[in-house]
Order: sequence, then C-alpha cells, then structure tokens
Amino acid sequence: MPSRSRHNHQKCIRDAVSAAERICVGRGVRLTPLRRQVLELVWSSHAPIGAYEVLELMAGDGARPAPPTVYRALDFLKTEGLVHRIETLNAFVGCAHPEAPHDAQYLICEACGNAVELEIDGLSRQIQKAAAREGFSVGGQTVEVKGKCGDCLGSRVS
Amino acid sequence: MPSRSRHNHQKCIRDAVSAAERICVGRGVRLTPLRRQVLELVWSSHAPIGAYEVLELMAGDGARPAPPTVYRALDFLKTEGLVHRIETLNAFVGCAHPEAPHDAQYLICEACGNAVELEIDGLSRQIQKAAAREGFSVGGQTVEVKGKCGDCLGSRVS
DNA sequence: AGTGTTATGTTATACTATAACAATTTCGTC
DNA sequence: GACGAAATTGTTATAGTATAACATAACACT
Repeated sequence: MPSRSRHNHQKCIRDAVSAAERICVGRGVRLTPLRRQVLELVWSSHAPIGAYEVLELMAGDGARPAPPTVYRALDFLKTEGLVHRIETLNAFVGCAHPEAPHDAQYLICEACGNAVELEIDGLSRQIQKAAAREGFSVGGQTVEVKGKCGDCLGSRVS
Repeated sequence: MPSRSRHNHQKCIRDAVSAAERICVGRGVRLTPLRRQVLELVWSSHAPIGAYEVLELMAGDGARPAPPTVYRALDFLKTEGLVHRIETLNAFVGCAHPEAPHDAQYLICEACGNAVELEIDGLSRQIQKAAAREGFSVGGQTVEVKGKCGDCLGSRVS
C-alpha cells in the first residue's frame, strides 16, 4: 500500500483516525485525545514505531509524558485492534483493517522500514490445521517476514 | 516431541550436545566449554529460556558471568543454527534440526511453556510466493503460534 | 453535588540487550 | 618453546524496552 508514488499520507492518517473514531463509538469505548494523538503518531508513517519514539514525538509539544502513559495508550489501541505490535522490532504499526480483530501477517522491508499487512490466502487456517494435527489448540499467531519491498528493490539500493 | 510420558530428557540433552559437537567440528567452529554449557542450559527444558535465566543457572556454579558473556554464547549458537530465538518471548530454545539452517515455525504452549518446532508443509514456500506477488523479496520468516498443547489440553488445566 | 469508574500522572524499578575496552586463550608459524 | 595474529572471554558501564504501584484527575450516572 505505501507505494512511493501517488500516496497522500495525510489522507492516510485522517482515514485511519476517522475509522478509529467510528469503531470506538460503535463499541462504546473512548478514543481520548491522548489515545488519538498516539494513534496519529503511530500512523505518521508505515514503518513500525517504538514506544519511546512515540514518546519523543509527544515531547515536541512540551508535554513530555512518562513511559506508562504511552504504553497504556498503545495497549488500548492494540486491544481494540487499531494497531499491531511487530514482535521482531519491538514496535507498533497502524492496523490496515481495524474493523474486525485478526492476527496479522506482515512484510517488513529492511531497507525503508515499511511494514505492509498481508492476508495470505488461507494461511491462518493452514497453520491452525497443522497445529491441530499436533493436538495443539491455537490462540494467536505471529507471522513476520523480513526482506526488501518492491520499491526498494526497484531503486537498486540493494 | 516433548510428550509427557516416555521422554528421557537427559538423553535429549546429550543428543543435542553431541549433534552440536559433530556440526561444529564439521564446520571448523569451536564449541567451547562456555558455549557448550549455555547450549546445555538452553536444552534443560523444551520451554524457551531467557538470557538472564541462563545467567542465573550459570551463577549456581559460583562463576556468575556478566550478561555479554551469555549473549555472545547465544549469538554464536544462533548463528550456527543450534538454537532459535522466540521473538514473542525474548527467549531461546534448542533447535530440533540443527544440521541445516532454516527458518523455524513454533507452537508455543501458554500453559506448560513448551515450544515445539514445526515443519508446516510448504508454508515457507507459500509465504515466499505471496510476498513475491507483492514484489517483496524474502530474507527471513518468523512464525510463532501461541495456544495450548495436547498434553495441557488433555489434562484439562484449561 | 455525590459517587463509582475509567483514564492519566508520577515515581521508581524490572527486564532485555549491547558498546567499548581489557585480559586471556588458542593456533599456526617460526 | 617463543612469537604474533586472531578469536574468545572478562569487565564496566549504559542503552533500550516495559511494568508495578500508588496518586490525581476526568467522566458518567444518579
């Protein structure tokens, strides 16, 4: 989705935030100004962002919150499925399909840092089946793929 | 593999260590006493173990190494494919198939803590193909599945 | 306005990991 | 066996990530 050309990221952020507002209203949970700001900052790019980076960005305002403030907001957003945590990076990224909760699959570019959420056809089901064959009952899945995205391959930074 | 009954774990450790010795000799790298000890400790159970836990166990000897000592040994073992890192747990576990380097897929039981390495048929290839369809070139994959293993389900601790 | 609940602020600390440099050990070569 | 280069381990300090515990403030409902 974040292809170099023709990507209006301001709109990208706006869309994500209004979707979040709709979703939160629908669920009767509160997207407070703080949580909204953290969501905007997570969406400030398509590259996963660390909790302490978010904190730095908030400090620009002069406010400078303490870590728990940011972590709590991130926890809320994660619980509501508005952001995902990228385990291999200790970082957070906006969820592309926040309407329904789901396990995400990510392609993470080691050149530009962008992470794109993927729906690999039937992969979740396949994992579930393979696990069941071992007598294992699946709770949640983490699938993170590292490499280089098309844009970075195309520009031969390799 | 770690099914409650009929699992001689001492043999399990011995086998892992002798395999490691064979592999290291074959590659001309050195499985020093320190590295060997760390490998044994990682293999002390089938549950992933944190670096600082390894450190605690080593301290039992009176030696008490500093963190870098343990991390360096773990880095070596990981580079040689003798252990894998479980990203969702910040912990390490012995590799079940250390002969050839590979990306592992893990089923991690949230009840007993055991992690079993899985080879889901064609899953790596499938991920690679799905990525390629997005123009993405895959470097490495992380697949970690949380849930409950057959043993824990069977004993209805649920 | 009063009260229970939820959210945020604040301080301290736990946990995970690495940088930088010193000392030691190993190994090949003389 | 002595030497020097390379690899390994020791040591100290610090960076980076995350949460516990308790205080205060905002909100929502009567």
